[in-house]
Amino acid sequence: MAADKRVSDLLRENGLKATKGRVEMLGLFLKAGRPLGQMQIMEMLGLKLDRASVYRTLNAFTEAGIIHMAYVNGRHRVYELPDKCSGRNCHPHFSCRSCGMTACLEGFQVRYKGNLGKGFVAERQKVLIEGLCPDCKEK
Amino acid sequence: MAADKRVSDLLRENGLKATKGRVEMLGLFLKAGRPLGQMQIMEMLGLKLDRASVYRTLNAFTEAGIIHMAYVNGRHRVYELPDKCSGRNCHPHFSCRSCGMTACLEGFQVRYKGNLGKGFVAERQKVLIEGLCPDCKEK
DNA sequence: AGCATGGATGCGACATTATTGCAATAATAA
DNA sequence: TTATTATTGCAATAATGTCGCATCCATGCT
Repeated sequence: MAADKRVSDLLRENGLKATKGRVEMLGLFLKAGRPLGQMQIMEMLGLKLDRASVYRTLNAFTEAGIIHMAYVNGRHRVYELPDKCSGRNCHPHFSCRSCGMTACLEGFQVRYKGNLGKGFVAERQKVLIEGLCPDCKEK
Repeated sequence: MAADKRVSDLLRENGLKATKGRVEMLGLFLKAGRPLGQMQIMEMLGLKLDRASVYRTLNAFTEAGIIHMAYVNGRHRVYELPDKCSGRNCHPHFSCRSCGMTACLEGFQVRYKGNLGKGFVAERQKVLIEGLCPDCKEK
């Protein structure tokens, strides 16, 4: 598959060996276009990869900067491609406090005003807006 | 102790029985003036309460709205009084990506612009700014 | 292409955080 | 004071994530 070749190159450019599992996982992120957690990844891949490998790959991708942890939903860490985030300006997410459904909020701008304090360096911001989704609002 | 009486009343006003453990825990939050996690609470109370009770109490307080979960630090959930948050305008936190140190950012304003979308209701926002603290910046 | 090598994988064991069931206990209302 | 009912403590269990180690395989070299 030609797409796999591009994914492999992307991995190597970031100093990572292009193993089968990694190519599949990165392919998932590229196709999905939405945040993914370990469980979802395993299910989407048909449980072909070991749990430990998925975790290790997520960590490797994160260290390499290929993905980043978007937010924590309950006990689940959810990752995504950083392509919609420019450095310290990550796009926010919405989370329903009732059903746990989460979504990216694009076209949403967050600005903050104030000083962090002497010596602090801000690298990025994570914004999570909590509330009710349309379904849960009904009840 | 007179302070305990006030704390007990605060609990009953929120529909919670004023048990010894709850009074002590809520007292901690009121005195601390900073975010607390389960482990810190146990240590501050000298391990007098059972782990399960601390977790159940944190959940009860959260449901009652007496406290809320400020952020997740690694695997630790950290709670705080919502007194510095007015509804949908919670104060942000800073977290050092190197040493894990976290702090409340008061005197910091966050504004966001955009529409959530049809039917969504925003109840509050959580903002976490990640970066380096002065100590870790040195290295 | 074949081979060497070091990183990646799979597996099981372990660590950590959080929740649950149940009997005993304590806080509230009468 | 007593009855009622929620809460606690304890142990067991769940859920998420990490680690060690033997094996495997992607890569670079010849």
